[in-house]
Amino acid sequence: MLQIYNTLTKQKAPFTPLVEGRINMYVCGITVYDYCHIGHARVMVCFDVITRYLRSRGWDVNYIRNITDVDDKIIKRASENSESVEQLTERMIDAMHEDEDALAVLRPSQEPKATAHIDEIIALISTLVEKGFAYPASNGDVYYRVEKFAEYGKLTNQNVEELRSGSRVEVEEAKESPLDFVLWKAVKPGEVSWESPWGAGRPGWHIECSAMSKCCLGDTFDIHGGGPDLPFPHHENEIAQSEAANGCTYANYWMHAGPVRVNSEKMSKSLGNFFTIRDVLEKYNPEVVRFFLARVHYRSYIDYSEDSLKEARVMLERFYQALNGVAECEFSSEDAANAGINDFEQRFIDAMDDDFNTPKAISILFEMVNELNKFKKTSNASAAAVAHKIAELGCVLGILQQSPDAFLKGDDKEGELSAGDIEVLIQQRVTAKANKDYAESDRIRDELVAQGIILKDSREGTSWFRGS
RNA sequence: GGCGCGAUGGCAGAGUGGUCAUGCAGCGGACUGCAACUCCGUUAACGCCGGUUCGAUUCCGACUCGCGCCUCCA
Repeated sequence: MLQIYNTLTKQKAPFTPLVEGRINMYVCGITVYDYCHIGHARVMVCFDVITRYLRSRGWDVNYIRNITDVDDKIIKRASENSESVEQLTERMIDAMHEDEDALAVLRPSQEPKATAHIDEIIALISTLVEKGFAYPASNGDVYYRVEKFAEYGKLTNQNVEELRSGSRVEVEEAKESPLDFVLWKAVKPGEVSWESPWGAGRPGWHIECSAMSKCCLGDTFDIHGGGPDLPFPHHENEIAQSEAANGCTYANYWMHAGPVRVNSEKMSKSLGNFFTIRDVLEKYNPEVVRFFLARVHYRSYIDYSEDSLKEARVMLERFYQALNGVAECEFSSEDAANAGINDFEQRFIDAMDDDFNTPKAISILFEMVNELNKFKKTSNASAAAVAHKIAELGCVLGILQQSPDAFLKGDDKEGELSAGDIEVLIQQRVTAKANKDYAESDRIRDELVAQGIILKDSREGTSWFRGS
């Protein structure tokens, strides 16, 4: 039984879909004015794992993740770069897709862009104005009338009185109340704009998600997800807009990924302490980065550091060392059953059904590794069966899909010994060993270790891998 | 100030009202020329104070400390 923690109710609850077997999920995506950072990567990987798992269990998942391609920051950056808004956003969308591909993040079912849904946005604002939940102001903007929506604050337990007294928002003269937020921004000179009943302008941030989710998934859908800083105000405002306009529940389950920290501080644009995905991929294997993100529960914070990336690397090495050298071997379902596969798989499913408990699921994979290592000495069929299942369950997490050799040996990089160089040195060492010249053979091994190359002697000969 | 979250062995990180998390590191063995890989065995933890209970790391309350949101941010 799938259980999901719901931010709205602050507890885990059994998941019940609106339509049997189908899951409609909307996740807030990226504002494309810069390269994605590792915090974005966390949200991408988190909902990718969730989608992969749900699909592996037979759910028909319709996963929508929007792209915000017009807003203040985009306009500012494009102007700084002396390029058009479209040029900037197209570049950043391409870069985002490259980053995702590297991290083995599957594309969402749809990636709607705000600028492609201006009509729907205007229609939604019109409805809100008609129903009295929004008003055009003297400055040309259209605002949402927060105090008109009785349930405002229900996602994050805010009460309007407290919000008003603690308000840090700059007071805009044209607003009826400082809590009101903008739905439509009047155009300023030189900015991109669209015509509307309230004059030329562009959508505010929150309204695009209400409009696009309605367009792609309808008035009510199953799961709404996003990053750790979105519950307030963004998701609170989405609820206010959509529920006021549509007159029904917006999303049944709210899921939020935890933050990425650097030196115990949140990684964020405003603090400037962020690492882009492409920066990190310069130094680490993409699978290591993905595993670093997937190995902690999705709601917990995660600390970014050299050590934690290295630890992820070491853990993956254990998986690939085990998968390495498993004899290609036919195995029957009986072999698999005897190897205990069914029990492991069920425990993996139980872990993932419990609010996507990836750390627990991974611990079960490690138990399987231990069995595999033992079977490698005793039974080819059992070993093959376990190895096959480890890879299959790994695929659900988006890991362990490379050949062990490819992961362990890595690609030849500039400044590092090539595979060819290494083979030559190994041959020299084999000769030295044959002559019992251990001083020489150890010298060669030390030389390789200094380059990060670890040797492994076995009955079949010497193999090597790039250590961490 | 308002609303939330967290505190687990040397580190990372799950979980549970009373017998194993898991990975790394450590220790003792096996294997090895010596290592590495692997295997066998093993050490070691539940912030503080009360309460409930036969029994609490796990439930309840207070406290201390840390963190997030309340301003654009995943």
